[in-house]
Amino acid sequence: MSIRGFELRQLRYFVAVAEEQSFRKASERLHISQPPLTRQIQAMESELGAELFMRTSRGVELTQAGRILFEEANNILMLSERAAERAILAGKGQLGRLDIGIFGSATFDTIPKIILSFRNAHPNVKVVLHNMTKWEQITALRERRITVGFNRFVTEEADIVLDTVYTENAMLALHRSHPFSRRNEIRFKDLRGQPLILYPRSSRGGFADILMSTCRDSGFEPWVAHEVDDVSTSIALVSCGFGLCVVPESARNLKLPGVIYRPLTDAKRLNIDLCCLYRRDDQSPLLAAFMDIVHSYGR
Amino acid sequence: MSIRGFELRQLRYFVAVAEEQSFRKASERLHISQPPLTRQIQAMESELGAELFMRTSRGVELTQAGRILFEEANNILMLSERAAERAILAGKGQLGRLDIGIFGSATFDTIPKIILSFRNAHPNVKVVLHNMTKWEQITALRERRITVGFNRFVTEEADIVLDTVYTENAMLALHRSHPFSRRNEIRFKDLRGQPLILYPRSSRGGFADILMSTCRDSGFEPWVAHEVDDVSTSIALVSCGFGLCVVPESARNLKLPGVIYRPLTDAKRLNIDLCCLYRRDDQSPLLAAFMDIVHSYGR
DNA sequence: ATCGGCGATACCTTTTCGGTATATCCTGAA
DNA sequence: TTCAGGATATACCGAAAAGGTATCGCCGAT
Repeated sequence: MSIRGFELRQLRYFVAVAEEQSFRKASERLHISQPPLTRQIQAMESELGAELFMRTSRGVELTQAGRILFEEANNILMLSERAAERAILAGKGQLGRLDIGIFGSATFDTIPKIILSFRNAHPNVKVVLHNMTKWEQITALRERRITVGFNRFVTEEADIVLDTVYTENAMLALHRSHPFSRRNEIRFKDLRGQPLILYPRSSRGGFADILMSTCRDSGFEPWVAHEVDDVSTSIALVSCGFGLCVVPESARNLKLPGVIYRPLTDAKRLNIDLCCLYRRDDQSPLLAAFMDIVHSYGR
Repeated sequence: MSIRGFELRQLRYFVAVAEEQSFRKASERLHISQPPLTRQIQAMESELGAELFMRTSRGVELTQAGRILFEEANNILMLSERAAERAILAGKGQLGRLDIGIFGSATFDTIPKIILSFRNAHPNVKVVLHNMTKWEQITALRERRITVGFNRFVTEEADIVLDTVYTENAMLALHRSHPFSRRNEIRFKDLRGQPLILYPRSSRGGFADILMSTCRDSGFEPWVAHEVDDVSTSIALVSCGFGLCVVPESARNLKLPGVIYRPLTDAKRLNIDLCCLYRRDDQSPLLAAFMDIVHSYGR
């Protein structure tokens, strides 16, 4: 007469009795003795207010109520097994959802490769990409909206781990008609007096600032022809002949009309690092699995 | 490290903690104290080999594994409630499947009405009709292939209950061109010397035998023009002018060209009873519910 | 009539579950 | 730094539930 419902053990017992059509055989299958089985079934019947089995001289047979419950019980037991299996998988980082913050200029080469590799290794994990700026990523990490972010030139934060994934060389994007296109070797100081396109415009401490201070370290003030928001736009401007643009190597995948790429031979001090960002206290197995993949990429 | 899976109680506890995001609040909602909750969740976690909650200073938060289990658990709990409800319904005869054996000549009036009425009262019961002869019905009842049968002139069987549902008058089916069609009153003995169509041909002790012995009781030997299997065929023969046919009243619903029906005014001794047949030991609530409907029909 | 197989019951043992008290950890404030 | 407050975890105990053994009662087959 209690209000609480069944227990799965009772459903397991019930299914065993229904399938064996015998309390005794079912008790052997369940490795218990027969009386507890009788008692559990009786408890279920009194809770339902209906008989589940017709006791005959040769064993038992399902009633209508029993037949209905039998269908439901099989389904429920199957689902409960699946639930445990899926939870275990999720605990190993092989199932679930991974929200990743990405940004412009690494979207064209490294990040797709990493994500592709991760999806092959963990096909049951749903990967969701969010395009967001550096600071949006930090905020989203703190608010648990993303689990991991990709960015460059990230300032240290106490609760965020920075993990350098990949260091790229700087390259110069220029129009085919520019005189530099015929030179074998372009050095950083050659940029003096050249119209430069800088990005990103908005955030301080980003690539644009690094580039400008590197220019000054090389002994000249850069001629900033344009400032734009992202690498795609800046390459588009290069394509129209607005000037030169220093980009990470991976930007070469952006092929626009007239745009060619040349190595900057002495740009070693310009470290263009791709970093992974994640919460220092994040113990998620999905993050660990993802970082494993990422590190297997660290050249 | 045990092999056995979850219990529903654990899933209920888990869902409460996940929804309240707090062991304490969940314990209040479940009307138990907090330590048992902690222990049950720990048991689940150790069984899964994965944490389900991240314990923070302000409460708890689901891990990936927890999120997966949460979805599954809600589904399973919902299904287990439904299972109990459906079993209870089935126990009351309001859910399930009812296999009914029917036969030819009552199919046209009484049986459809009864079944319609039953389906209105028990919309969740699936009614399956099986057209079978008297003896097929008896066998099918014994083998549990049907729960109830309809028939006429059924011989007593020890394990089968006969329940007379409805008593019909006998009528005479004849062709419009027959001389009787102009008479106001046709009496049984008027059938002397008339070509009669009898059915069913196959089974002994059926309507045909009853009719013949009734003729002999009235002092004449019937002229058996034809014997056919069922009432539909016999009416078809009447329609073609092969002769006369004594039928139950409900056969009037069979309208064929040229066939008219006339009362047999002194046929009272020809009881055409429609019987329900079911197993004497059948305690099924569906049968009880069906017989309730049937009896509410017994004029 | 008797025997054997089945489920039900009585009674006892073992396990599990829930409650109380307390420990431990973390955070926020003085 | 310390302390208070609120959170979960642990230790220990009593209560409830589950399982085991022995036995009963019933029914059908021999």
